[in-house]
Amino acid sequence: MTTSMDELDREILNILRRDARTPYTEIAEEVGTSEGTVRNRVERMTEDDVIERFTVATRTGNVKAMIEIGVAMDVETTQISERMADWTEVDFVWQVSGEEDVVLVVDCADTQGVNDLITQAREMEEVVSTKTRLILDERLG
Amino acid sequence: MTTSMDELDREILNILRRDARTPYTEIAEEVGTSEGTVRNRVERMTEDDVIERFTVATRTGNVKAMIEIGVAMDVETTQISERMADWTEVDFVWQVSGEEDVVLVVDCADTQGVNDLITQAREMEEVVSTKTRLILDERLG
DNA sequence: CTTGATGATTACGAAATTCGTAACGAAGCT
DNA sequence: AGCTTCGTTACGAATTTCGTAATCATCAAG
Repeated sequence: MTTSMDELDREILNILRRDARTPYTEIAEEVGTSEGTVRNRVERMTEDDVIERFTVATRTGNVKAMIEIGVAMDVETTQISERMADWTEVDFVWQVSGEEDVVLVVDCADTQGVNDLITQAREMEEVVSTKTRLILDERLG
Repeated sequence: MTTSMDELDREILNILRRDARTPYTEIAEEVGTSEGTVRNRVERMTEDDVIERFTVATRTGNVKAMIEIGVAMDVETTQISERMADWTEVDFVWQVSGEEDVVLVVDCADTQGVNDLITQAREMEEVVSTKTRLILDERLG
């Protein structure tokens, strides 16, 4: 069950992280193998959930932010997370260790949009605290 | 200059966020338009940086974490960010407002890997503090 | 009301990519 | 050697993307 990725997998993944639309043929050429092999590897990694999904990184608005949320002791954070993941403008919902329990990563049209989300979170009775950080700059690994 | 996204753009984007490999033809059918229109819209959104890039969400390791990093007052955080973005296992580097200045989102093979990154950060003389949160669960908006 | 202009949408053949599948090749084991 | 397994390669078929020209809608001006 221990799916060991080799160097080839890692190379393919790095290319896809940069541009997930790179054709298999082009990746193959770049890493020195055939289209079929790249296809097999990508399919296997997808199967193994090394690749969770193909997606787009967006900046629909001008303001990204992290909203750290503390919830009451006795609350099931999973349910809260699910509900928040349905909110528009929310990119990620993380359950985390540390002081707060849930972190939202959001992408809003403006600061007002961020504020609305914070308000929306605060209005949930399970939520006991929020702390917001604006994301001033983002770069990808 | 005011790039106003309409409802159609938003619908297309939502489909792509779920699965960026959905063919234009399929998206078109789903939102009730033609392949060409979807293509135009996606091209325009890419051009306008509403879509920053096509990418893959990965979980190469077992442990994801946020590492919050405080740097010395007089330091240029941009340079630090650039250097950290080059570290393997780092997905995002954010410059943020709030107590700490930089947040790393990382995806490591194990907790040891997370620890190594923290150590690596602490060894930079500009870094004055770190605080780590493990990401116990992630869901996408 | 007609005319023109602008911008988006549709249509459609050509090029490129993905896909299914069978053949091939390299270990590892009996 | 013979057999099995797993990954790689090969190649034609199906699908998707792409380039481009025609069509349509909106709006302002004459």
